[in-house]
Amino acid sequence: MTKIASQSYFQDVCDAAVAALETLGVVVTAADLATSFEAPNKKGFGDAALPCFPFARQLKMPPPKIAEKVAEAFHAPPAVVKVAPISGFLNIWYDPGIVASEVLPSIQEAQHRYGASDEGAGKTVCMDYSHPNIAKPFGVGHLRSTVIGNSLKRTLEHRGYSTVGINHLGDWGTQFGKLIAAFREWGDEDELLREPIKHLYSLYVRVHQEAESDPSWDDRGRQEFKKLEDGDPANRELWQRFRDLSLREFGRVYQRLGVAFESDAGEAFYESKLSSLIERLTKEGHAIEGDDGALVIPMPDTEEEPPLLLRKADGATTYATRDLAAAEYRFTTYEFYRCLYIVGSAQALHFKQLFTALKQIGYEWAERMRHIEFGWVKFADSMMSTRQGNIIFLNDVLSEAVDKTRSIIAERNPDLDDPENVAEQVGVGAIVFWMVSVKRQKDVNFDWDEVLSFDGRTGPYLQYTHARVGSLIARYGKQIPTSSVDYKTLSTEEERQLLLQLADWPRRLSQAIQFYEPQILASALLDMAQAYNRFYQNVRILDGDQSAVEARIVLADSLRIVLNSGLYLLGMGAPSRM
RNA sequence: GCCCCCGUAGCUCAUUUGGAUAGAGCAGCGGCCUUCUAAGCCGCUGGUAGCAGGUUCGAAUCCUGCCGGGGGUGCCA
Repeated sequence: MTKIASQSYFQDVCDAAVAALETLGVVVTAADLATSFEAPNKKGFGDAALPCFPFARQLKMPPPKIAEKVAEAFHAPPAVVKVAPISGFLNIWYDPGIVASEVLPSIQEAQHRYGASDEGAGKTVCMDYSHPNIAKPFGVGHLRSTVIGNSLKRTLEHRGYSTVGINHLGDWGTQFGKLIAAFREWGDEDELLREPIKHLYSLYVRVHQEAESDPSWDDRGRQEFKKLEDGDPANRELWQRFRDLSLREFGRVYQRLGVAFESDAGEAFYESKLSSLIERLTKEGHAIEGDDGALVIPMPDTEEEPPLLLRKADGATTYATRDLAAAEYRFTTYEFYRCLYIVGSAQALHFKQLFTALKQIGYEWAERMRHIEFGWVKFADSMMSTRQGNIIFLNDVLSEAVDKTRSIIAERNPDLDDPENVAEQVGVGAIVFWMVSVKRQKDVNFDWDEVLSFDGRTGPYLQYTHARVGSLIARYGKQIPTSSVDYKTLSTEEERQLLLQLADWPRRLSQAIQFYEPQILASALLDMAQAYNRFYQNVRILDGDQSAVEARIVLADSLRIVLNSGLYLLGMGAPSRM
């Protein structure tokens, strides 16, 4: 079922269709029809269409006949210029002037809040995303969670929700014991301060290599981690430094991406809560001990879901335990309306178990949890590897994109003001858009040629379109007219298409939230940018008589407003020149 | 073995939660800058939607089976 934007001209159309159907003896409500109308997918079929197939059975009449009858009985409201029955559909053409006179002033008035609402007022959404591991590189894999989470966060806020961005850092675990031991053995203070993550990661890689031939490293690692857990001041301090330095470096990436968190409570944060949690669950009978000494929460359907492992046979807890503790903590702290986990599909079963366990414990809020899963970021075998392990450092990727942008600017727009800032926004924007423009369930292949492509349906295309409108409006040089604009002058096909794209934006926002899918916004913005570029190419916006120029400039400026706000919602910059 | 996800043009992806003749971009070929930024616009070429059934007035979309790819399957997260 397809919905069309709920503008008032559309309400009129629904009412008229209800009346027309009534003359045939069909009783429906305008609300029913509102969800039945579709946007025709083909040129020449108008701007909206009502499928008449569902009425065929009741009327005992072939759908094309019904469409014909409805068209005859249809009293067209002012916004409709033409109605025609086509192969079982009732097709409707709008008067662009009337649509424009409703849509464009509402954009001009709302500015960047066009499409916003207060539907989320009073509702808090917790969002667990990004969650890199301390002392390890921030890779391209983490980028997907970060970028999707950031975009959803901004979109939810646009719709009135309060959001709590939580960076659930991987800052605990036995690997820190090894890392501490490795740092004591080979660590270099200067190196640590200069390139903390590269240094720590090389130690991490080295100690694992050493451990393969010399198992004593495993024991040393265990001992150091035990000391860390027991609060040994020296180990504690070292761990804290690793964490602080890593976070500081992540911060630089986050800054480039425009990402900010309300909380960076990671795994370590929940450690102190685990023993009481386990004790309570055992006492209440939710957790039971298995034959081999492990403590689990059994699942109702063992075939479907294996039990959730709370404590291993060796007494150590698991990430499931920490996630359970984190869920409890988040609910008591934030009383969330939704708690979103933006985590890869590989962990789908884990979250299914987690949510089931919460329900079994008796938390009615378990149903407010959602796993927002996404596919893998894969790499073509060449190119991808850096010397240490198979990881691309995100900062290097971003810098590569910025370098390319810088050289394009030098070539095409050498007089541009502040080229460095523009290169940063466009380069980073290209990467962000590349990630967010594919439906999140799908795997993506990291391919330099594709990621660094700036032509066609790409981030730079959107930004370039935005910059060009901005430049056009600057050339216009006057205030955007806000009253007594004659929208009747908007009559070309290009103008109509752009107008309908703009009118559809609020609906696309709703869908993006409904499906937790930023790609919907990316796709909508590309469509409207393309509609604008055709308009720009084929219609001289600033030439001609004053009333026509005014209407066109309001149309162009409205596109600029929506594009600007849409780029923000995707997590991209919108330079005014490029 | 069992469970989940994916399979659409040479490549990368859409297809608005079942609608009309499945659309874009890239790549290829051909056009458009003395006029608002050519990171743009226009045209051409390109399809048995993995395969086979089923449900429906109507299926890329829902169901079943098979093929192919990926992931998961109590002690890594």
